[in-house]
Amino acid sequence: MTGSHTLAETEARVSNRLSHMTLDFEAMAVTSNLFRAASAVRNHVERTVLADSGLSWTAFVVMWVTWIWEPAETREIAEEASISKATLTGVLTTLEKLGYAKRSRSSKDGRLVIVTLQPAGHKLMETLFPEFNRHEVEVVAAVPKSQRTVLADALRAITAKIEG
Amino acid sequence: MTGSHTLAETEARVSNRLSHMTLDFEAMAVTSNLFRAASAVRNHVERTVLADSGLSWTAFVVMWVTWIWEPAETREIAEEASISKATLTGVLTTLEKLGYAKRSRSSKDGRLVIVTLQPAGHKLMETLFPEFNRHEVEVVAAVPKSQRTVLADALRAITAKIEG
DNA sequence: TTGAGATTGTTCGGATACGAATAATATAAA
DNA sequence: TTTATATTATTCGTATCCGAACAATCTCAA
Repeated sequence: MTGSHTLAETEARVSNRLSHMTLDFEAMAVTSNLFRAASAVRNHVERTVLADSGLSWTAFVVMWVTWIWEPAETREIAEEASISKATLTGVLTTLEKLGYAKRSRSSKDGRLVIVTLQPAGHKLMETLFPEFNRHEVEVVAAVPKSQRTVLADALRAITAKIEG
Repeated sequence: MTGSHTLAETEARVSNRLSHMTLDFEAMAVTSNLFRAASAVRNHVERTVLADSGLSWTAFVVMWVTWIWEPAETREIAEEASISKATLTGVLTTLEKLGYAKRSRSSKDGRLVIVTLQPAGHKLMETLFPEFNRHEVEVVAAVPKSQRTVLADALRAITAKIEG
């Protein structure tokens, strides 16, 4: 949320609006930066790495989870991708239309749907994922190596705190 | 992306898929945790703090930016909220429908649209934002105080690296 | 003054995104 | 066996979300 304005300027404005209240600007900064970073990474990757493949960020994540765990159950994919089952239904329809993935009923449990990748899906991921990882390396290069573990652990702690 | 599976398990699976390639698992972990954390915070806040108000996360951010900077130009709001102008058009329509915000033409430049909050919008933010900040404090409490500055700086560095 | 080029917000088309309701299937107890 | 309960993926309605195309407006050089 601190786009063209400086942090101090934003804090001064907020203080004016809520001068009678006690606010935690450190917590504000963490949340704000968390979303700006996630948004920036996502948009950048979608416009560079993923642009040619026609995959959205979410579609790529679903492809990745399926690729690693196939045959994968949809409930498992939704959990790993941090999206709802309803959203996954739509994304899988897109991926089937593109010829990258395929749905099938579980023979063990008729309620479950099993997802596997098509040959075109495997081929795509074998070139797309290394490229994706190279961009991840570039992004993380912005953080001093000595602080990367702290960063990853802090983010994991936040997720655990909420979901736990 | 590391939901029910352990990090080591995921890495082993990935290694199997790409045993012939060199991958940076540290970078993968940072990106993955970044998105899991952002998604968890967003969903949690939408289901608790924002649920009663009928605001989505994005609608709240737009309200917040407008509240701090009003009268605010739409291009400025879109930039601060990290959304496209097209998305902002839809969100503003929603906020006007709810009676929280109002659009008006700039008298200086006929291309610009100026946004201000309605009285109901001010009233909402005065109670909603402190509550929002309290949840931010709870979330950040998952990270040791000594590491919070490192976390915020690292996230800011990532955003700057991409957008710079 | 005028007209080409730039900037802005909106519209359009299509793809997420989610909660609630639903249909199909499985599981448990009676 | 039957029936109530639970679990699953899908459908539905609605709200983002974005890129591209568009119309309105501004700028500035000719």
